[in-house]
Amino acid sequence: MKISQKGLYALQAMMMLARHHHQGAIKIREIAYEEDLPEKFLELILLELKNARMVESVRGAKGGYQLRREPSDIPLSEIMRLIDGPVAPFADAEQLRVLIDRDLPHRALYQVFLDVRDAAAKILESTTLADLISGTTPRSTKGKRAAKKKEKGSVLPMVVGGQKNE
Amino acid sequence: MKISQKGLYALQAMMMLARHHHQGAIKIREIAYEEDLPEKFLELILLELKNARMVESVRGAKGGYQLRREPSDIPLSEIMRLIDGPVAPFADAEQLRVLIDRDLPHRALYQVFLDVRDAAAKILESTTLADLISGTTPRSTKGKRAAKKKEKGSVLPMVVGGQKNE
DNA sequence: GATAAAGTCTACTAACGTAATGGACTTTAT
DNA sequence: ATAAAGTCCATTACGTTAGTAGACTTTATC
Repeated sequence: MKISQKGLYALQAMMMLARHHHQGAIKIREIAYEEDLPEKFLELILLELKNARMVESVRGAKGGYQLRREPSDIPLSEIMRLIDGPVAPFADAEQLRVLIDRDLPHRALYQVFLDVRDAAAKILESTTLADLISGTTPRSTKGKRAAKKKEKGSVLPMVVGGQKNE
Repeated sequence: MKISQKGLYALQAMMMLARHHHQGAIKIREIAYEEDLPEKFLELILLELKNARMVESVRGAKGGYQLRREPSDIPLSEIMRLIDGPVAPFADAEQLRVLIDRDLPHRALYQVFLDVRDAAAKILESTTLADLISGTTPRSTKGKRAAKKKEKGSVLPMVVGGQKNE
């Protein structure tokens, strides 16, 4: 269940639309500007989201995009599955179940994959856009480290590409 | 944390070596045959596993590979991180923590990613090769569906490639 | 010490996926 | 009519993935 750059863009765009919910159609250009996304690429993403009926578009002058449902009705899993496919480390849940039934020598391995998928799905299906735009995330207020020193405004730190270390 | 074909091969090879632990060096050809893996590709994978000191090789005639540690000391996470990188849906745990600290508008999103990674890591770090080769997986005896009809021997079912549905 | 069986290492490649970009076309408000 | 906006299709640069090929080195055995 790797999240692609495109998937991240989709999530950002949807968060932006959630923040501006009930404010009418928002132009691609505004979304791109506010979230700092490549405009032309974002266009394709919004088209996919529209075809999946998660957003609706208004064409022509004064046009733009808006959510079709309340932010609290849109789980992250839905956006991520649309853009990046199954929320699982390998195959999808049904294929994993088939493998568990049929590939006896490796069934324990596939069961682990399924357990990981279930854990991920549980989180991503229960977190909605509304959870992301309110000040704090409801699940997991754990991991709170003592207050940080204030950083200067630079939003993004260094690279994020992802080598092999963790 | 998508698992590549190569990652799956590595896990299969390690499971095979675990099954034959304390039986001396196992030839690449035997591993490839027993697990039905492409021999030349497996060779590269075993080399990586050797460089990571998870297995050791014996060169020359009567050579082969064997585990350097007990199967119960080798968590799946270690193999998967080596081949496929961080066990996280986006970036790695440390980068996610930095983003949570610094990218205020998206911190809630990155916190969700971190939660997913923690859930996956917990499972993959606590499951070892020994768990996979004993008859049953210790965690998650849940999800037990009533006894299946016996299938004929065909091990792998149809495609597994992975479209967008789940 | 010749031979054969094994691992080692480097290089290469075909196919695919990702992250875009460009441009013509359609729709709509004014 | 015009301009602003979404729509749709084609193309591309680049990197990754999943291998393959072949020469080289090491070791057991006779």
